[in-house]
Amino acid sequence: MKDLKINNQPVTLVDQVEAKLLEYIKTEDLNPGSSMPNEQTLAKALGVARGVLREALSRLRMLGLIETRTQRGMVLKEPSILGGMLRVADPLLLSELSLLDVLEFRVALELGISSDIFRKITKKDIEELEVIVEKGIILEHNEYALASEYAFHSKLYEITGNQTIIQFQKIINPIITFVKDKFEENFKPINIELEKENRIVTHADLLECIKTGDVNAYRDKLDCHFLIYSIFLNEKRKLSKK
Amino acid sequence: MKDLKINNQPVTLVDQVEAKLLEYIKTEDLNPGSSMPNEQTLAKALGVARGVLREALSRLRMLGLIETRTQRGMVLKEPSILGGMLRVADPLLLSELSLLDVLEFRVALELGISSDIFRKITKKDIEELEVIVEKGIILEHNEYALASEYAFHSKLYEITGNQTIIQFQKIINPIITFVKDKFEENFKPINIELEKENRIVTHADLLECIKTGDVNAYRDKLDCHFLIYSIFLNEKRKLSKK
DNA sequence: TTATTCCTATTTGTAGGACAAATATAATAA
DNA sequence: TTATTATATTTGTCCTACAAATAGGAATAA
Repeated sequence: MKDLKINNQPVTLVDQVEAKLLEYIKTEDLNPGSSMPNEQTLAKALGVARGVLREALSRLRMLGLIETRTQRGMVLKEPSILGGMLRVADPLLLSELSLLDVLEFRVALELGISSDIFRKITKKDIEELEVIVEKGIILEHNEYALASEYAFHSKLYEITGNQTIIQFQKIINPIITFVKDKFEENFKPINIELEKENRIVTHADLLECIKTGDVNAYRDKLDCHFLIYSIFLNEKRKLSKK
Repeated sequence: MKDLKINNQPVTLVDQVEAKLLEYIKTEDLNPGSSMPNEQTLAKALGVARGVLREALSRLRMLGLIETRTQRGMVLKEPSILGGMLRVADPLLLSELSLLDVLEFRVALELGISSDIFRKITKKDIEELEVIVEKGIILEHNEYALASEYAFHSKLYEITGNQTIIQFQKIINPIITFVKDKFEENFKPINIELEKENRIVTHADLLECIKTGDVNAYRDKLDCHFLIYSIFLNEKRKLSKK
């Protein structure tokens, strides 16, 4: 076992069993609902103690890949592609570098769904956005109350109808909120400057583009709406290179 | 334990221990490199058998949150935000619906990083893209050989310098490749039609926009480059609604 | 015949003990 | 002081036993 290491961590029997179980599931072409052999059988087949097998199965259970039932045994499920992220997407667990990556990722994604939004939006969606914008609480310098910010932007994600994108945005929202709070003092002067230059884009501005169906104007304004993050990230990246 | 279920799955002691460990790590404000109490101590503190604790710790190990060392004990690490995705991002594990979500996610993301690319790109990057485009192998109807397709697009991701985005694209690439292969017969007629309408955008076209610095033209052309996916996804989504 | 209830067998979940394996640290020698 | 060796410590693995929770079959009632 001495020579079996990844990232200087020994590759334990549990790691190996986990990999073998994944392989088994894939090669047997098992589908959600399929049963797997019971623990005793699997442990014997893999030549490990039941405890080791259980540790590996526990991992699969966490991934959502299996459900376990007394008597029936283990049943396959489709894993959640973002299930792992859900567990670790916490500002207390991640480095600042990763948090900034996520912020940038989120900005890029929202710019990227613009075409999808315009393609898929309904009259009802627009009405809902109107309500959100009307009820939105604006603090100073185009800062929105957290709930207003979340309501508007998550509605945009919902319009895509893409469950993975929608779930992604929900998962990372605590990170976005945290970063905005932590670096409030950095964001404030940027915002004031943007305000002076008349480069503030409100939710109402964005909604106006949506209503007129001008996706290019929407993208430009959204890019501008997020300029505060781009400027902030550029500054942080510059500092971190020194 | 009868009343403690989530999604009709019993919440086991292992689930509870996992949650408590995560809570402990967060509330103790532990950082990468910090040590945790050893297994015996933790098991006693949590009032569970060592086996149960080990199952929960095994999960944390999988997430990359802890490293385990004999004598030293367990040491905290920063988890990889995409580590869980890496394990399940496999076409053999995911439903078709999820695969299509991922395809759409990827398209949106690449559209979304356009501003970042133009902001961050260097002369060297452009030269590398030129080499990639020159060496690119084009099949018929603007289909690129897999390696050429991957080389061009992954270079774009690399230009962002955002490690999370870069890793994301790598992780989902097998999915993208699988979907393109599986639905080849669907893509072909769309491609032929786009070719007739002169709506084919090549990597060389995109590179030209990059070189002239026209981000809006780039976005339009990229949207067009991905039109085949948008049309395909719309058709699949229409069918699945009936 | 069908529906409901009860019972049994089966499997997972948990506990505890033992010992091997791999360090990390302390002690000793050069 | 540095290098080597020995020891203590902790994780990794194995085993046994039994509790808990079904799942499915059998029996009974309508």
